[in-house]
Order: sequence, then C-alpha cells, then structure tokens
Amino acid sequence: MSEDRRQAILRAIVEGYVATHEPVGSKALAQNSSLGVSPATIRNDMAALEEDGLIAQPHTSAGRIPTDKGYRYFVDMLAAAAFQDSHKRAISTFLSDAVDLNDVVERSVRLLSQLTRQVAVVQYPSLRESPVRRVELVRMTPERALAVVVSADARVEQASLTVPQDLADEDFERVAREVNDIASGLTPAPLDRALVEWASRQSPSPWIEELAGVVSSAARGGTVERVVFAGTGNLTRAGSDLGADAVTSVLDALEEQVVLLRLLHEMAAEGHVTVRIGSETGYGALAGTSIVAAGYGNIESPSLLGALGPTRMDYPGTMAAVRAVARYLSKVVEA
Amino acid sequence: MSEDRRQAILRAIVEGYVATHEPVGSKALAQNSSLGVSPATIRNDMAALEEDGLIAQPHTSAGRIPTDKGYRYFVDMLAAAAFQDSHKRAISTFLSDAVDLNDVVERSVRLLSQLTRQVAVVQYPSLRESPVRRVELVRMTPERALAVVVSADARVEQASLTVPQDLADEDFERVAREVNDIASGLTPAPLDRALVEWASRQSPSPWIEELAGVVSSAARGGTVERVVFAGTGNLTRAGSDLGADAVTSVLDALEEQVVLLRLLHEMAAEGHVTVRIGSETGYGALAGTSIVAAGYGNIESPSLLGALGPTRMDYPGTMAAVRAVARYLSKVVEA
DNA sequence: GATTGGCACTCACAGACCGCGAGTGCCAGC
DNA sequence: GCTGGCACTCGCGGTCTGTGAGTGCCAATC
Repeated sequence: MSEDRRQAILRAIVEGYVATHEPVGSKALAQNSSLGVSPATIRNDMAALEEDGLIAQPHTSAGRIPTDKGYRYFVDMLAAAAFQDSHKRAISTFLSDAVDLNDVVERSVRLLSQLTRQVAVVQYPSLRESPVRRVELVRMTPERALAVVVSADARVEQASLTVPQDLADEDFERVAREVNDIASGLTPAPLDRALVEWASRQSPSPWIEELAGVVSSAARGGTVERVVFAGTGNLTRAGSDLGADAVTSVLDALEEQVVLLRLLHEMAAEGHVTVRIGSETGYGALAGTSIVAAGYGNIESPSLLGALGPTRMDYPGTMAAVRAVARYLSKVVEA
Repeated sequence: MSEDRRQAILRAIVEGYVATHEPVGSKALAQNSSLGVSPATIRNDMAALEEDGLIAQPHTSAGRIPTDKGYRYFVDMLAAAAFQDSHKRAISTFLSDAVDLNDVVERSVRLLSQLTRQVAVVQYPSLRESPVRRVELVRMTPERALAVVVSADARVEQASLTVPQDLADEDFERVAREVNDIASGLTPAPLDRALVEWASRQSPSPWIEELAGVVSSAARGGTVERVVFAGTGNLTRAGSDLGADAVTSVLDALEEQVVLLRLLHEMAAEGHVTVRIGSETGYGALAGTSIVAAGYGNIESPSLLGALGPTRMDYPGTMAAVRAVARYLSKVVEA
C-alpha cells in the first residue's frame, strides 16, 4: 500500500472526474490509467483514501469523486503545468493594443474568462503609492466644482464638491493653483499631511476642508475598490455542476463585490497562485465553487485577479492561465 | 361572444399564469376570476383566442398559457399602473446621495433590478451635445501624454497619446493652453471644425493630428457606448422560467453588449416605455425573454434603461418601475 | 344566437415496479 | 502485499398504470 500509488490514484480520480463529470470506479481506473495493478488493489487504496476524507461516493454503488479536501491535496502536489504557446500568443495580441488602464483591465478579464472557460475576476490595480501628477479644479456652476486628479500612472479620478456661491473666480483659481502645486509629485500619505497643513493656513471654511478631503481620497485611487468580472455565462454553460441556486448565489456575490473583495484580500496574503476550494472560501454562498487567484502589479500590495468556477474544474489549466495573465498584466501595469 | 369578455379572459390568463407559473384552465378561471360565466363559455372564448394565436396549450390536456402575441395584446391594452409610494421614496433616497455620474448610473441600475426583480440595464448617458468645459494635457513621460477632457455635465474623459520625445516642455505647454482655449465652451461638432482649422495652422506633425483626433473623440463621450447591468442573479432565482441554455445566452449577450446596444437603439426610436416580447426582439439568443425599456435624459437623443426578464414577467409592475426610474434619472442628468 | 350542463376523450404526471449493471467490501489464496 | 472471486448493494432507466385536470363537442335552455 505504497503512498506513491495512492497519490497516483487520487490524481487519476480527480482527472477522470474533471474530464467526464462522472464518478470513477476501480475497474475503469485499472483499465484506463496505466498503473499496473488490479481493480481489487485499487479498491483497497480507495478505501484508505476515503478513510482520509479525500474522496467520497455519492451513492453506495457508484464510483468515487474527490472531496474538497481531495482537490486540495491534488492541487498541492501539482507540478506547475506548462502553458501552451498558443495561449501565450493570445495573451500578447489580446492585450497589446489596449489604449488605457480601463481597457487593459477590461481586456484582461475577458481574456481570462475565455482561457479558463470560467468566470474571471480582476481587481482594479490599487495604485495607492503612485504619486499625483496634477490636480485640476473646474468650476462647473457657481456652487459646484469638479476636482480631477491625474496620477503618475495615467489614472484619472474625479470628485465633485460644493463651493460657496459668492466665492470670486480669482480666489477659486488661486486655490486651484495652490492645490495643484502642493499635490504634484506627492504620494498619498505625504499628500494628506501637506493638504492638512495647507488647509490650516487658509481662512477656515467648509469648502476648503471638503476640497482637501476629496483630493486626498481621489489620490488614493477613488473611494472604492472595484472588481470587474466576465464570463458569467460559463456558470450555466453545458457541463457546469452548479445548480440554479448555486449560480444565483455566485452571481449575487459577484455583484455585491464586498464578499468577493474580502475573499481576494485574504488570498492576497498567501503567495503566488493560490486556490480556495469549496468550503475553504468560508462563504456559504460559494459552496461548490473554487477560486484560483494570483496577485499582480506592485509586489508589496498586489492587486488580485482570478478565475471562479465549480470545484470540479481543471485546476492545472486554470492555474496556468491565471498565472500567465497575472504575469503579463504585471508587466503592463508596472511599465 | 363579446369582445370585452375575451379581453377580460386573456387578461385573467396572463395574470394567473404570471402569478402561479402554471397553465390556467377554464374551470379555475370561472371560479377564481369574477366574470360570471360558466367554464363552458370560457372554453369557447379560449378556443377563439387560441385561433387568434394569443394563447396556446403546452400539452393537449393542460390549461392555456399566453403566447408572445398574447402578452403583446395584454401589454397594449394595459392602463398605466400606479406606482407605489414606497417605491418613490426608495428611488429618491437611493439616488439622492450619489456623488458623480458613474455613481448615479451604478445606483440606478441596482435600484431598478431590485424594484423589478429582473436584470436591469442602463445605458450610459450619451452626452454628445454637452459642451467641453476644459481640456488638460499632462505629459506623463517624455513620449507619452494624457489628454483629459471635462465636459459641462461633469463628465471626465481621458485618452493617451504619443508626443515627440524631443518636444520642449514650453512648446508642450503652449499647445496645451491653445487647445484648452479653443475647445472650452464648444460642443463636439464645432469643436471638430475648430480643431482641424487649428491643426492646419501648426507646423505639420503627427502628434498634433493625433491630439486633435483624440480630443474630438473624447469630447464625444469616449470611444464606446457602454451598458451596465445588475441583477443577473434574478435570472436563476427560484421561479424563473428560463432554462440553463437560455440563461447562458442572456448572460453572453449582456457581456458582449453589442446585441444589447443595437436592440436598445431600435427601441429608442419608438416612444415612452416600450416592450419587446420574446421573439419580437429579433435575436434568437433572447427567445423567452422580454425587455421593458424607456428613454431618459435628452429628449432628442435619449439614452435607454430597462429591465430584462422571462416573457412571463409582471409587465404592469415592471413598466411602472422602469418609467419611474427613467423619470428620476432624467431629472438628475438634466440638472 | 349566446350560454350552459353533460359527456366522452386525451394525455401529462406521479408512483410503483423491475431488471440491469456498475461498483463495492470481504475473503481466501498466492 | 497483491490478486481473483464472489455475494451484495443500489442507483438508474425503462415500462406500466391510475388519476385527474382539462378539453371539444353536442344538445338543451334562456
């Protein structure tokens, strides 16, 4: 009862089940897979694997299917799969002619969903540490103004604020120039301090306060983190394990974003390509689904992207695709 | 065989089927609905309605369900339903504290999906005729620059372009000032002319050309029209008629956007709240689904928003919700 | 002529039944 | 420790059948 063979059997069960969507039995395994032992032997090992909670049988007289724990074991012993050249080409052609950051993210998420045939999610790059390039204030109406913050990585953020109706245009322009001069070249943290200091030197007024706050948060990359997704159609495409309720919860989770963001944050802490399988996600709504994610961009505070699909997914392929897209996206964003 | 009673029967069938998801038979109709006639009479009328193609029976010995044409007839004879006060309040609280245009659109689409319990779609307002408020050019690196166009309705568009590496900063700044001075206050059409004229006065160079083109298209509200959606989870929520394939096609159509945009454009031509039922959409992928849409914003070239769901939907309620949200959104955008 | 009650007919649906076959666990032998 | 054999389990798919809702048609009635 060698440990090696058991691993091989687990691997064969996972691969077989992923390929056929059907529980795999000892006999089929003996014939199909090339581990030269008899069905009976395999049965013994299967019993042991089941004992360990790595596989289970849906019905008494059916074959075995991997449990979440089994998938986990499989993923952990997985050697990095080679990524097909055709895919590499697809990535570069797909991403090469993107015009701006939005476009890059948009294209990436579509590409990833096509490569993996799963739902792809991409978190907008967190550009917290990127310095401000310029701040513009535009007075739209007598009492409304728009602040436009351009950061060094070509990201443009906007926010609106209220100004006193009786404020003279000259004063408004002076403030605009001052804020731009102060902010240019600063990263968010020093920017905060500089703005507070500057505001305290002005004659106290609520709009100065609001202006400082608005510019600070815009420099941080907008008020909210966002996740875009694509490939939701894959959830219901033929061959998906997920029932209607499961699909509903996943779609809801994607739209609410908050659960998804928390989960991605958790995963960011771990390492390169990380996988959460079924119940490992810790969210009941995501039972039956797995997430394969990888960080990209800034090494210290990476953003995440990943693929989400039924636990019965092609882990090696998905992991390879996620890794590849993350790598390319890192190049683009860092450049 | 009065025409009035037939209409009443059709109405009762539609309402009954929408409520219960089950074919409705003559007997149940006679008891439940308060039109004082016997089942036999109803059967006669039903036969006539079926003759006209307004209803059908899924199986020989089942009750009747409305056809697409039947829903159409029902919708056409529908008196505008009163919209609940609670909904009105929901709308104003939901939309009142939006910070910018993105936020308004985002909130609207979520709100609409909640009110209708369908998939909501909102087309980004087409702001073609809004004049430019300001144009900023920022040199990001020696050979890349960013053009930021702020329009009078607080929309911010960005585009990147290439500049000659050896261009002096003073020259760059001069061009930036000139372009801003030219563009400010102009709507796209005159802006195009002014930019072409201006470019011809410069010493000919590719980057001047690119700049003019980029600013023109940014002033038009970005390169692409976009549609955002929310509530996709409702497609699979309990009680949806749609099979897995239908859901898949709808999700795909939503993501591709192009089909959806064309359809919305077609519907924009019609009038106030318009409805496309099942095959009326003209797209096979949308068989079994209906769209209720209404224009908002600029009367002459309205943008659209709407709700998308199974043909068996609550048309009166959905139409009322769509109309109400469209009205509020118009106010916000026009203001 | 419109409406109604009656009646025979149709047919989907749910439940019961059953045989097949894949798969298992266990045991004795190598 | 591996293997062949054997009895056992049990889900799945097929057939069959009764039931009941619903229909269409026809003759009688208002």
